[in-house]
Amino acid sequence: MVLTYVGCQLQFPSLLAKELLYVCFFSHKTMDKVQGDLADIVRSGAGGALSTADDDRNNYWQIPMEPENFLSAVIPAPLENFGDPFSAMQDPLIHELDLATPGYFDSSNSCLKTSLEDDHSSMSTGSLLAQTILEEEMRRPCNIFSRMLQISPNSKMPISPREISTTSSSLRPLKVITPHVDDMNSSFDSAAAVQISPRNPSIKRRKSQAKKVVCIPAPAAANSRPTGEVVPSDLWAWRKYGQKPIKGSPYPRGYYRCSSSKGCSARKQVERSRTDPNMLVITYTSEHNHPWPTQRNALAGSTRTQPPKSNHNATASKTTSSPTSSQTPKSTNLKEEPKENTTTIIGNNNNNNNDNESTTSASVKGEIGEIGEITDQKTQEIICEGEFDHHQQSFTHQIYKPILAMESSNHHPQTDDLMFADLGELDPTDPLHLLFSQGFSGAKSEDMRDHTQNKGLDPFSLFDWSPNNPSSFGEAAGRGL
DNA sequence: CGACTTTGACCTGCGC
DNA sequence: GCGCAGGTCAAAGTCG
Repeated sequence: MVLTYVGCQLQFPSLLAKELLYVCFFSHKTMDKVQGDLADIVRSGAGGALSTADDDRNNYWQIPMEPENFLSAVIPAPLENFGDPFSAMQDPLIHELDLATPGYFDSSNSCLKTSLEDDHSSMSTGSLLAQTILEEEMRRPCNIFSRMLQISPNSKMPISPREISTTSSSLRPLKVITPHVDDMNSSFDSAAAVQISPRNPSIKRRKSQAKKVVCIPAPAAANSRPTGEVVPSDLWAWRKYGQKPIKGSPYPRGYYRCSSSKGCSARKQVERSRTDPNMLVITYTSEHNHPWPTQRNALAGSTRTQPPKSNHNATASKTTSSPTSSQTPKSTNLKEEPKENTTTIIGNNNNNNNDNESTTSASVKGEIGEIGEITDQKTQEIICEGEFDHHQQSFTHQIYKPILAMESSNHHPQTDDLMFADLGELDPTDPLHLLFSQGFSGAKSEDMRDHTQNKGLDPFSLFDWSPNNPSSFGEAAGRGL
């Protein structure tokens, strides 16, 4: 399972952000113990900026440039909010981290840094990088680190190394990699806008248009359309406007634009990795000029979430007979997104750095009633209790409790609750869900059991995304809708 | 009816 | 200037 996370820009809900956080810590500290899942651990960077060998943990980070340069290359300022629906939002779950023991994460001597430097000298560069990334992240308005620090006034990492190890065992770490430029020339042609790789001098930026590349594991077949296409989800509504076969790649590239708001220039391209068809490469271009999609907008286009019935066979056959598909036998596997719309988060026009508030309010106006209704039902917090059922991939008990207070002054319970409520709308086969599910399913250690039993609440295991769990949060949220 | 996908045609940037 | 390849447009069809 692979998740590429370029430039430390989160593209996923905060739950994932926390998993990613775990990856960051866990992978550096305990890699030796978990070569299986964690062998695929975190790698990050921009195309060509970093390269790694899967089986060479000492090359965990290979940095052909100084970290600061790396960061400036990887995370140019204009990119900061690319496609990141969370860029202006705080992590609604982050407060839960405060439940844990403080004192490990210190802004001046971060866990990430120290744990790395304590270990291998060969990691020192990576440590620097990690630290730099960390610092960079902390400057960002909404990210796993800044959010944590926002929540933790003392800038303390609330999780001890042991806890990290323990808790991490309950979460299957995500693999965060940087695809090689060689991997997807055209894909990282886009990335080249961020960092033109010297390894591929032929690649030139087509336009001086900043782009951002994110790789995610391709959703499993369960998330595929009848045509075999996979449908990764994120929090925006996307409408496909084109598809092109890409030279040198057996997989076509899909072109999507944001349909959450008219006039939004945000676009993304989705294609499969040439070398790892299980990976999807998503290239984001331009920024959203609107807040989080409204529920209705978000649902726009989601009407086909359900597998089409009879007629879709016609579509499938049509597709398979198309030139594109003839070129790429299973190229339709690439078809991705449009259905992710159901993953939308409802913004409440709060701190979403909207530059077009009028548009926003206009689009939200029609949602007021709906939002109000949703708010009532979704201002609640899910807690999973009991033993983790590895078969059901769920907790034996789940309870909901109202969220009475949020700690951060910047915290917007309504928004966040809505956000998480809407996360419940995630397609059970959503890649995020898959990530979580796999994380859960991978949680077979006693630690996990202890964690869930003793604490009753694992902030990182709150959600059962299992589609076959009738009491899952997703369904609960769905009922709220 | 509105929003979606599909897909051929067209546009544009880039290398030669 | 030409050709290639990537990116976008828009008509046609699908779907609920």
